[in-house]
Amino acid sequence: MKKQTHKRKCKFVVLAVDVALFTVIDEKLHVLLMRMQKKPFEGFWAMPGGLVKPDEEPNVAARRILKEKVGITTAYLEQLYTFGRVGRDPFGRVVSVGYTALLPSAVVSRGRTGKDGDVRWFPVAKVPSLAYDHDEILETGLSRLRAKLAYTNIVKNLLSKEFTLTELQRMYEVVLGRKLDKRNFRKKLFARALLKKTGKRRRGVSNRPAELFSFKEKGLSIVEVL
Amino acid sequence: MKKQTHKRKCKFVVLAVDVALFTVIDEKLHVLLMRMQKKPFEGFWAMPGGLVKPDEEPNVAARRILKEKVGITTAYLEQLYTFGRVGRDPFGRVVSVGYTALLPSAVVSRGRTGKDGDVRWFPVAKVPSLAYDHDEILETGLSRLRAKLAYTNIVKNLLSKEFTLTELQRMYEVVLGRKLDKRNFRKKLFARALLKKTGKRRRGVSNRPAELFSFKEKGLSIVEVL
DNA sequence: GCAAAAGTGTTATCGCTACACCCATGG
DNA sequence: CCATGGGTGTAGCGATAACACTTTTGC
Repeated sequence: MKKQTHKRKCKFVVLAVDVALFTVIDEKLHVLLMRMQKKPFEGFWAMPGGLVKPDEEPNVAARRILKEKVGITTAYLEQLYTFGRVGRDPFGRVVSVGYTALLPSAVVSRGRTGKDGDVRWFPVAKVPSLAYDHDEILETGLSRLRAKLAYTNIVKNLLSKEFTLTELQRMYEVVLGRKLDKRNFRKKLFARALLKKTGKRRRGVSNRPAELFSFKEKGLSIVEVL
Repeated sequence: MKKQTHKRKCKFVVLAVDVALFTVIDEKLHVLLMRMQKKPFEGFWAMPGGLVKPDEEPNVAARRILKEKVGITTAYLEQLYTFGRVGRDPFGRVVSVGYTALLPSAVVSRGRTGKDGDVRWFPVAKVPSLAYDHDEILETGLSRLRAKLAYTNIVKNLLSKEFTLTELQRMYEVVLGRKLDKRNFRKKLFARALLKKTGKRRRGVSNRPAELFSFKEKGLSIVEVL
């Protein structure tokens, strides 16, 4: 006796992933959106997402989606929250594991993205109303990113390997949306000993060249930063 | 959980929930475990869990599991993390949304739990090796709970509505695993103005009766507590 | 009156905030 | 030599940590 009735495609919930991919462009935080082709969301924007394959782990699925849909393979990826409201997807019963992804500004140009295409970077302040529950996912991702700035070194994933102290500070200011004091900012960073000098300098600017630093820790570490 | 025979019947991943239910008993943090009946985990302990129904939201599923399997309906519930390692469940491809649940010690006796049954409270320090990836889920739940003590009023969900300051402090000490200073602890609580007096006292003890307090905020609020 | 937990302030230290001027380079 | 951002220290203040004795009750 089998109970598996086939009046629906599948007796269980379908699992998907959605990725909120952030970067900083022109000193503004941006999120990557794609224009939907299918009804009922035709013309709406949404974050990249897709179904999880049967033998695929959700984080691997998120990586794959980023690669297939946006051509990006190097983003930092972190699970955010699982969104399961009934009715969040009009196509069926889909529960989605949301991810946050971060990309250094320098990498942005390499992706398969253009100004006028169906894949586009939006300043987070100017994001239109999104398909599915992607407004909620984006909002959740933003708060988490902001919260984690203060107690981890997550900001490293928005910068190239080497950066000046001003660039680092600017990154905090852009994401948090407020100014920081230059001297206090540096004092704290050095007190925590998070950075190391590279010995190099940022040349070719018409002012005093800034020292370049990098993070000591390779991975994400939990340290009170702000 | 589902049998192996169904493994390939469904094109997609199967979704489940697992709940790490905590309470404090005898000044020790405990977690609720159930003894498994089926191979290959026969005899192993696991946290309560089960499949998410097609039109059920994961948090509703978690509530239902707690009710059906443990007879508990009042726990505070919070999504923890989604665990999707391939092979985490030998019965098939199951991804599980993990939840943390908290219960005031006072409620514990009312649940369908006994000392020797198949449902039992374990001190977290004495939890055996668990079925599935439940070791990992438990560990994740514990860290989150400890972290949230410091910056939310989540501790309220481990206490009855009215409590003495010493009981509150003991709760922090038990979960964090370290002693706190009585005077400093009270000073901070009053500075944050999180509590209100009830006017009542804890009677029937052979010492000076303590004042009873309750939290001002009904729900969870984000406040630096420690 | 004795055992047991409740309740209560002060001091020293540390970390945070606010704030302004000289320096090195490119053009 | 000028414009531009880079780099540096200190003083005041608020928060934290350490610490011990008196009070109130039940028995």
